[in-house]
Amino acid sequence: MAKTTKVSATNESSGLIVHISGLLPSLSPAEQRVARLVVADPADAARRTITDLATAAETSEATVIRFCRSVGMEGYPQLRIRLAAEAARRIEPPDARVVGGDIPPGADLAQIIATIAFNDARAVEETAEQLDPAVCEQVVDAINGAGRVDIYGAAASGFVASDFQQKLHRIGRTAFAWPDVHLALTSAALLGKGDVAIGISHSGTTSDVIEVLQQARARGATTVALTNFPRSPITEVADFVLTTAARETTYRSGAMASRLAQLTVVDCLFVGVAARNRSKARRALEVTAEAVQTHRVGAARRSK
Amino acid sequence: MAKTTKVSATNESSGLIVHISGLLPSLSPAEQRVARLVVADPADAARRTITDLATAAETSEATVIRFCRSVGMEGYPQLRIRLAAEAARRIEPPDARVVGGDIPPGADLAQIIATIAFNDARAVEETAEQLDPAVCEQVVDAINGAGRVDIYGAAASGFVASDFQQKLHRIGRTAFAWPDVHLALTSAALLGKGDVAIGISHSGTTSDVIEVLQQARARGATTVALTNFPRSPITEVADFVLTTAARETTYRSGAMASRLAQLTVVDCLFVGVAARNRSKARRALEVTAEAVQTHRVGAARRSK
DNA sequence: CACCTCTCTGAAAGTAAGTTTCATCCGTGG
DNA sequence: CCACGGATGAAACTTACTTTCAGAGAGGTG
Repeated sequence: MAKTTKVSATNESSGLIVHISGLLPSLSPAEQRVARLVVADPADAARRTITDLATAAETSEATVIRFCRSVGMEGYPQLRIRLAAEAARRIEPPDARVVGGDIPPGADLAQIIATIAFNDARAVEETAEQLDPAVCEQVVDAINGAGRVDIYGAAASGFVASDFQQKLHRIGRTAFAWPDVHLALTSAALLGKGDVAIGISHSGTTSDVIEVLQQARARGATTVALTNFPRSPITEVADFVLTTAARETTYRSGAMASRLAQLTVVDCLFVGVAARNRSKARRALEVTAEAVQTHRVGAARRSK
Repeated sequence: MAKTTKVSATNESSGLIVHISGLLPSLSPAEQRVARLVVADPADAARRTITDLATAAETSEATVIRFCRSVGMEGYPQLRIRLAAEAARRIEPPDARVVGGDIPPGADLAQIIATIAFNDARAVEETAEQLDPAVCEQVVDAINGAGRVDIYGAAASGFVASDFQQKLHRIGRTAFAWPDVHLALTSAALLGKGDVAIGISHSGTTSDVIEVLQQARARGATTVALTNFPRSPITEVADFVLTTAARETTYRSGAMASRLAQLTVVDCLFVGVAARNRSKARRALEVTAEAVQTHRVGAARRSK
C-alpha cells in the first residue's frame, strides 16, 4: 500500500488542548498562529467565528480549517464545541467549603447559599448511600399491609410527619400524623397488630415521640424510627430503624439539612409503597390532582 | 410610586439547562419539543446542526431559532457552545437513572432510593446555582425590616410555609403561616406597608395563593413568590421572585424534589435574616432550645 | 355565528459561516 | 535556470443559520 495513514496517539476523547500544544511544532507557521490563540484562551476561541479567528491569527479561513484537520477535527464547528467543553471542564468546582462547618460571621448571601446547598445536597446523597434497601423493603411491606399508619414527629420533624401522612393519604392509605403528644398517645393506644407507627426525631431523643412509639409497640404495632443517630434512645423502641446522614451547621437547632434528609427517606418509602400498587396509586394520584385542578389558574405566560 | 421593578432570581450566567426546564411550560408546543430534546441530552444537542435538531424535534429551523431567543441566547451557535460547556461541566449522571425521568415499573427499592436521592440532590444544587444572591438580599432585607411576615402555601408547599414560619418565629420575628385561604385573606387584608407576604407554589398556578398575595400587595405589603416556574402567574403579583430548579419525576403531583428545593431557599433566607442580627438570633435560638430540653431524654448510647 | 385578532408555525428567501478549489508564492534541489 | 512541492489566501462554492412572510388555528367579541 502506497498510502500512509497518520495515526495520532492522543486519546481523542479528552485533552484536546494538550494534544494541540503537542502538535504545535509540527504545524505550519500560519497554523501555529491559530494554535497559539486556541491554546491561550480556548473559551474565547470557542466564542469566535471562523472568520474572526482567522483574522485574529492574521491568516485566512482556509488555514483555520486546515488547522482543524491537523488536530483531528472534522471542521470548525466541531472544534468549537470541543473547545467550549474543555474550557468548561477546566474551571474548577466551587471552592472548598467546610463540610458541616459553620457559616462564617462575615459571610455574604452568596456564600451562605453555597454552604447551605452544599450541605443539604450532601445530606441527601449520604443518606441515600447508607440507607439499607432491605430495611426499607420491610418498612414498605409493613406500611403496605397496615390497616393504619400513625406518624409522629415534633416541631420540624412534625412537618415531615405531616408531609408523609398527606402523601400516603393521596394514594389511598389510611394514615395520620399527630403533632400533639396527647392526641398521639390516644391514637397509639388504639393501634394493633399489623398497624404501623413511625416516629421521626432528628436527635432521637425527643421524649414525646419515644413515649408514643413505645405505647404503639406495646399495643402490637410495628414501630419504625427515623433519626439521624443510630444509637439514640428512639431506636430502642423501634422494630426498624432508618437513619439520615446529616451533619448540621451551627444553626442546627433548626436541623435544616436533616429535614431534607428525612424527606428524602419519606419520598423513598412513599414511592416504594406506591410502586407496590402502581396502577391503583396512579389512579389515586390522578383523582386527587383533578380535585385541586379548579384551584389552578391558566398555564404560564408565553414570552412576548 | 406606581413603578414596580420586578426582580427575578434566575441567574443568566449559569445553569442554562435548569433555566430551560424552568421556562419549559411557558414555551410554545413546538419550542417545548425542542427544549425537551435539549434538556434530555444537552451534549447530543450540541453536536447537532440546527437542521438536524429541528428535524429531530419535528419542527422547522425557525422554531429552533425562536427557542434560542426564548431562553435568552443570541442564536443557535451560541446555544450550541453553551450546551457543550454545560454538558462537560455536568458530572455524568449515574447512567441507569434518567434525570428527572420516571422510575421504571420493575425498579427495586435500591434503584428507587438512588433515583430519588439523585434528583433531590440535583434539585438542591441547581436551585442554589440559579438563585440570585442580590434578590435574596433584598428579600432578606424586607423580612428583616418587616413588622410582620405572612407566609402562604397550599398542600405540600403549606408545610414549607409552616417550616419557614416556625424558623422565623424561633429567632424572634413575627411570622404567620396560613394554610387556609380564608384565614389567609383575612390576614393579608391587615398587612400594610413594610410588611412582607411570601407565597409558595411549585407550579405557580395555585389560585388561592395568588389571590392572597395579590390582596397583600394591594395593601402595600412587599410580596415575594417562591416557585419553580419563572413565568407562571404567581410571578405577576410578586415584587420579588425566587425560583427553585426541580425537574420532577412522574409522581410529581407530590412535587417531591421541589419541596426540598423550596426548603433550601427557605433555609438560605432564614440564615440570611439570622445573620443580620447574629447575637440576638443566637440568643433566641438558645432560649428556644432550652425550652424543649426537658422533652429530651439522655444522650445517645455508647457503643456496647 | 361571523368576524376579528393574535399567536404559532413552517416555507421560502436571504445572509452569514464554513469548506473547497485553485492559482500563486516561495524556497529547494537538480 | 528550471522544475517541484509545500504553504498560503482569494474566490467560488456549499452548508448552516436567520429573517420574512403568509397561512392556520385558537380564542375572544360584537
